[in-house]
Formats: sequence, C-alpha cells, structure tokens
Amino acid sequence: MTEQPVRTTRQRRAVAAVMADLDTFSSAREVHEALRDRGESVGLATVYRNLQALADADEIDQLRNDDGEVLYRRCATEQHHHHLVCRVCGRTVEVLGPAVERWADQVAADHGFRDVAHTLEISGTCDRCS
Amino acid sequence: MTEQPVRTTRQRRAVAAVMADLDTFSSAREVHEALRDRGESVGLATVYRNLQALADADEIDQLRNDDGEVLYRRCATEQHHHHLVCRVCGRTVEVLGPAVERWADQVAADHGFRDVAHTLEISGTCDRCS
DNA sequence: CTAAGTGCAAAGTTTTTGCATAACT
DNA sequence: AGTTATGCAAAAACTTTGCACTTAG
Repeated sequence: MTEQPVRTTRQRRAVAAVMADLDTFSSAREVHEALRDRGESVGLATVYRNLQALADADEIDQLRNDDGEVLYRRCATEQHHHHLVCRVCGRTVEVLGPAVERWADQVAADHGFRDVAHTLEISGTCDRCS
Repeated sequence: MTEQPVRTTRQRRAVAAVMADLDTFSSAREVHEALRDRGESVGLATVYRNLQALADADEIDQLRNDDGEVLYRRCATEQHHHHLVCRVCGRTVEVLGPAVERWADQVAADHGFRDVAHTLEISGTCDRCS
C-alpha cells in the first residue's frame, strides 16, 4: 500500500480555498458555483474528485442531506463530533457528545455487534431564522 | 387541506404485504423484485409511489444508506426509535434512546434552535456475520 | 360516473467514468 | 519525461413526472 503522491494543482488549491471560507455544508454544485464566482474555472467533475479526495484525507466532513445530496464542510475540530444545522440558513454548530458515543457503542455491544459506527445529526431553526 | 381518499388497489395491498414480510431495510428496486418473485406485477414507479405514501402515513420507516439510496422498512414500534443495522446482512434491531433524545433537544435549545429534529443510526457487523 | 391510481417511457438529478489533453515534479 | 490531474461529454444510478388508460368507490 504505497502512498499516492498528491499534486498541488491550481484546481486543488482553489477547491481547498473555497472550503476554507465556506462555513456551511455545501454540495459539489455549490462549491462549483462558488469557484465560478471567484473567477476560478474548475470543471464540475474535478470539483467532485477534489472534494472526495479532501474528505478521504479527513480534511473536510461529509454528510448527506435529506435530499440525498452529499454535502461537504471544513470543520474546526479534528476529533469526532456531530452537527447542529439550521435548516433555513445552514448555519452549523459543531457539538461533542461523548455520552452519546458511549451509549451507541454500548447498545451495539449489547446486541453482539462489532466494528460499530454511527451517524447523528441534529437539525432545527436557529434563533436568527425563527 | 382536505384529506385525500385512499383507494385500496391490488398494487397498494401487494406493496404493503411485502413490507409486512421483509424485516430488513429495502430499496424500491428490492421491493419491486420481491413483488416479481411473488408473481405480483407492479410497475416500478408505482412501487416508488406506494412506498412514499406508506412512509408519509408513518406506516413504514424511511432512511438513506451510505450510497444515497432510500430504504424502507416496516417497524414494530410506532414510537420514535433508532436502528442498529448489520452492514453485512442488513439485520436490524430497533433501539430506544430516551437519553439521547433529551440530549439532542438540550443541545439544540442551548444554541437557540427550535423545531428540532435528529437522525441517528448505528451500524456494525452482527454476531452471525463476524 | 369520476377521480384516484397505474404503467410506461421520458426526463431530471446527482455522481461517476472513459479518454485525450494539460501540467505538476 | 513520466504520471497524475483535468475537462468534457457520455454513462450510470436512482427517482420523479407527464399522460393516457384502468379501476375503485
């Protein structure tokens, strides 16, 4: 398993830069448009590839919205956390929930499940939007 | 908002019957195939429409897998619960987590969020599959 | 009878992929 | 120079929709 070299292309830098600025979860299409707005021309397929690569490298978080779209966001914390997302403006708060992690692992263990993983997202309307 | 009457068609009955038997989360395509296997001919679009209708009526649960597919399952409990799903065989255990619900609501309230909802799924490899 | 439900195929979305070209190292 | 990355367009995969036909009530 030799590690792949990663080339620093203009496109990769541009995608990373946009992700560093965006503070809400965004779809590939939205990132693509943000790039256009900045005058950076990057093919949509390349945006997909770079977002995927960034997610694989754990540099950005990845989740699916209710419509099945994959959304990406660069989070402040590197440790495991969950998101509280405003369903109107998309504002996102990163929250820790150690008790929940423990609960999930315990429940799984109680039923004989191994290699446990979990997903937890909280949504609501934030104060500014209600 | 007058309520729509619901007609009991052969197709609707067939879809409901299949869902009553399947005990794992299944995609529209899988339900469609299960119908074929039973000798019930139902158009795929109709399967989609009926699954959607059943979910809207809260008669079946609906979630998205990691691939973005929508999966459906008729659950035993009517009350709010979560799922512990085997990623190999799909076996599903319904689990309650009142403490988690309270935690989620509290976290959201702490940040001024209203109309809070959350999604939580646990996945792992069950004892039979590991 | 009349509106809801169905089937089929076409269209829509999001995401992936093949392949020739461009460009890091 | 040698490969990895890109761009474009085509393909995939899942889901929705338009419309004529069927059928429950």
